[in-house]
Amino acid sequence: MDAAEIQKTADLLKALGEFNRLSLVYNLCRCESSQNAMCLCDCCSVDASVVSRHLKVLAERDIVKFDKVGREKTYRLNRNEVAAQLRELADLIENNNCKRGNYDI
Amino acid sequence: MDAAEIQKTADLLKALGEFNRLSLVYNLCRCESSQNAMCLCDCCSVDASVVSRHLKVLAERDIVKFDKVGREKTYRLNRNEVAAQLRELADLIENNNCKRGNYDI
DNA sequence: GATATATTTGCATACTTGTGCAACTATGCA
DNA sequence: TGCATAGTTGCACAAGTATGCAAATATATC
Repeated sequence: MDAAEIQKTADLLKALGEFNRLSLVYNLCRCESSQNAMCLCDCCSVDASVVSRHLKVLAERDIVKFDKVGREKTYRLNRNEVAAQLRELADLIENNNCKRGNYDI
Repeated sequence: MDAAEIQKTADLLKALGEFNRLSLVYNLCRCESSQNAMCLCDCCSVDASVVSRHLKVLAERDIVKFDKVGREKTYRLNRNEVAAQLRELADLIENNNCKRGNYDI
């Protein structure tokens, strides 16, 4: 586990670890279809510009993906990848990997 | 999923989402036995006071547990709980829970 | 072209956070 | 009692971050 990998994981966790951003993620979680930013504004009581910036952070970390449709941007959770990364971390933490030797830490 | 629960999860992720704290976690991950703070200092090149503060944050979020033995404090990962919380989040993110109805969001 | 809606960006601001250093407490040992 | 080691805390500081507002951009509609 080199510094770059640690930093990458930390960046993911940091992006998820802010109240309004996590609220957006939970909100997208409940949506089967993509949602535009205006719709997502409803879930957290902050300015639209703030939501825009939070969504940008989430997109930079590949936590959400988006399509541009006309003047709207519709966002959706990158469910599988985010879940996979969280599970990978959970596995690493739960097991004593020195003994099992499944991971190159 | 009320605000307090979102905040609690965000706090966990934020605590893990800092480079030196995550380094400490990975370091403890590799250790079968508890480690004292001085030993943990070696894994990140910061002052001992900084490590002390990071360990305090991790302990406050129940990410690590510790015992006080003489003048030493020995830390160990709260493996099962942390892993369980990460997996819970992964499950929530991966599944469309509105349709499955297994979680009260 | 004019106007409305969606989103982004610049700016200012308040707040938080990571850090090092020095001083401190607490415990162990001679 | 005196000294060494482990860990914490106060302080100062730099850097980062979340936020709101106003202005700008982009696109749709009339």
